[in-house]
Amino acid sequence: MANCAFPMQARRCVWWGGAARCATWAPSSSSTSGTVGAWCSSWPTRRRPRRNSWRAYRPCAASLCWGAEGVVAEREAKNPNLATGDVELRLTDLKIFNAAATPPIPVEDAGNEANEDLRLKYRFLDLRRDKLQRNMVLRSEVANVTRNYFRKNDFIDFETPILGRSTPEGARDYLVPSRVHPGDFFALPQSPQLYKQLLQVSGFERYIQICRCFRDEDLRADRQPDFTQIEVEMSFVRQQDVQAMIEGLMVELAPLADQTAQPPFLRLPFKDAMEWYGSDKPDLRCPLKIQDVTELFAGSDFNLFRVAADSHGQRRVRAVWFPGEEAGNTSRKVLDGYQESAKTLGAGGLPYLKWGKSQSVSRIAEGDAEKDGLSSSFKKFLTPALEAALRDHLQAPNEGLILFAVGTDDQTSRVLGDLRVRIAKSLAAAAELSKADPTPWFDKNAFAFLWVVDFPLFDWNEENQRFVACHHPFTSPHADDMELLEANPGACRAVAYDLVLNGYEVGGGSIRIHDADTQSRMFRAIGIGETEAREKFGFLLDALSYGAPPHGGLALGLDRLVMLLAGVDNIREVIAFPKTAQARCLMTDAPNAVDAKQLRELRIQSEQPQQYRAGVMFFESVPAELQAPISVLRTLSMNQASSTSTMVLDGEIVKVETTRIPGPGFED
RNA sequence: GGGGUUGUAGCUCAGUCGGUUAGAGUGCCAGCCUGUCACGCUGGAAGUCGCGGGUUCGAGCCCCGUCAGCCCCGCCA
Repeated sequence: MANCAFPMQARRCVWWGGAARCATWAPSSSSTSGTVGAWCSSWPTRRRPRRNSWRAYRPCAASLCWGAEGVVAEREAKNPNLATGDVELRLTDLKIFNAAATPPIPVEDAGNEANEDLRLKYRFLDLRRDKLQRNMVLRSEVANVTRNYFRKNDFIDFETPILGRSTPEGARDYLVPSRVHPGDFFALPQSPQLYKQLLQVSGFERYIQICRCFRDEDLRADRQPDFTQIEVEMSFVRQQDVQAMIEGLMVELAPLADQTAQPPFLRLPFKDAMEWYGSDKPDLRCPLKIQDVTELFAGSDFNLFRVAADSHGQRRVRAVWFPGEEAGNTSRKVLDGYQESAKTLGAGGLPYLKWGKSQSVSRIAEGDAEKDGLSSSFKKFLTPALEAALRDHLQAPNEGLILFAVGTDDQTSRVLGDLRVRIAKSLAAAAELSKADPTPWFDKNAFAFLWVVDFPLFDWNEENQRFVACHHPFTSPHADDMELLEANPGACRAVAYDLVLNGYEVGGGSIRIHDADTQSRMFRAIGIGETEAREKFGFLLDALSYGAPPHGGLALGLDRLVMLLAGVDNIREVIAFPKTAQARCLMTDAPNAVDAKQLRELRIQSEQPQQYRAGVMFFESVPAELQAPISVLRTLSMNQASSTSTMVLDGEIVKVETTRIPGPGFED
């Protein structure tokens, strides 16, 4: 095979994100020899070498893992489009390490991407793709930069237990049964919160851990049941000390995404965040603010809005002003789309008012003339005075669009908070297409960091009719609000802060309670009595009574952070083996049923066998009118019987829960 | 738990008003070509239209149910 020209650059080296990999073996000198290993996925049939020496490989040529040895030489026909297009490897040896079946999903980056369920099922192949390779490397870099940063700042890296104690409050725990102590359970940590506080009591003044956390709650694009946090805790600090430390880390991380972070980041009180942006994690890439226009409708004939104005602040009318001709000409169809999404967020409708320039001739002809380009869903209540007042109040002198929401602060914030960003994004995208400057609405290239501070200490929980800790029950109340702990918990502020980046909460933390007395008051406020507190958190109260230092910290969501640095909108793209929205792993099929023996050892009884036995009883005493369904049941195939089935009985569709169980069938 | 959306060849998708034998690209297989590098040319195989019912003379298309993926609400101290 010597001197067999073998243009390696043409294949998997490229496929693999291979420019960098090729560089490791393709030196600039044209006379160096070396060995290289690589995969050849989907070895192109048309380019399959014809020489006899290659024939032997053809049965397994679909996708190969191979190694080649040869001499790097300058190519006769160079390809300027490839990083290594100037050189080729003149083979002296070629080994096929392993044949491969045709991949079920494309692993080339060019061309189509398979559906996500297939990508997840064959994650080991999906991970070969450049995009995911890059994301995984980025994630590793983020972790390394983080560890180095904190090490440089005298932090100590800890490992805290994964098998721990279930605690009340917060998310649902993942439970792990104890074999040694039948009937007792460990809980996987929702976060190592208590451990990191206890380590402060122990005198480790700077704690860092990159650790797994587990919460048994429903998933979102930015939420997995097991996820990774960068946990930080420090003694003798105020919130600005913690924030400065984290800002320093962001300064080092941002360059990984060719961005910069410029501390100090904006500090925005929670109250203002909700008032101006309708969110506790505002996306400041969009500068537009929500404004209160309730008073303008005080004497209006427009009942919907006037009622709010008469409600003494119970309900308000709030609005967002989108400036510009583009916004003013928003079509009815598009507005309907916005209204639909507003409705899914709980709005009754989406009142609007727009001043556009171009009006369609046909609509004017239909008598729907819009003089001055004015159009509104409540036009008949819109007096010239009101129009002028709105223009003045919203500082809306020219063309543009106003969207209104009416209701409680919660309702209007949710609707306008969502639309503010959504519409700004699409206006900016449209502006970009028409080569206009999109910046007034949305700067998609920005990295908009901010701190949201002064969170409330408590939230009122309707379901349980009591206050719950907004952040967690170890959060220090604001020094000025200590007496509100008992007097008016709802108004009590916390020394808690969230780090927000581009509309995502990437981190949250607080200054903790460091004395047992305040901690007890806190537990009382959320309905945890002395006895229960003693029982569940005795170790913490003990620890706090032995000279615990003032301390505080923060946890960063590593997955979200890497997601934003990678420029993707889903954390599955930055997790090697993620779960689906239904908290399932399509590759391993976890979670799965386990052996009866395993359950017995844990003294755990599965409900399914019990259901089956109930079925047997049912069969034995079956009344005549149920003979028919039973006969239908007997005809079900194994597949059909694996879940819920339907059958037609006397003209009616009947739903039947069926469970497949191992063992003898009905006939036996 | 609720709402929305998607499911057709290995993969990505099209499929009209319900009407003949369900198509395209890509991949796969075979042959030809060879300095190609998303090579090119010719031919071929490949479909439980997610699954189960129903309506109809007739269903990929309509109805009911169900499963799975995705997004959102609830939930996530």
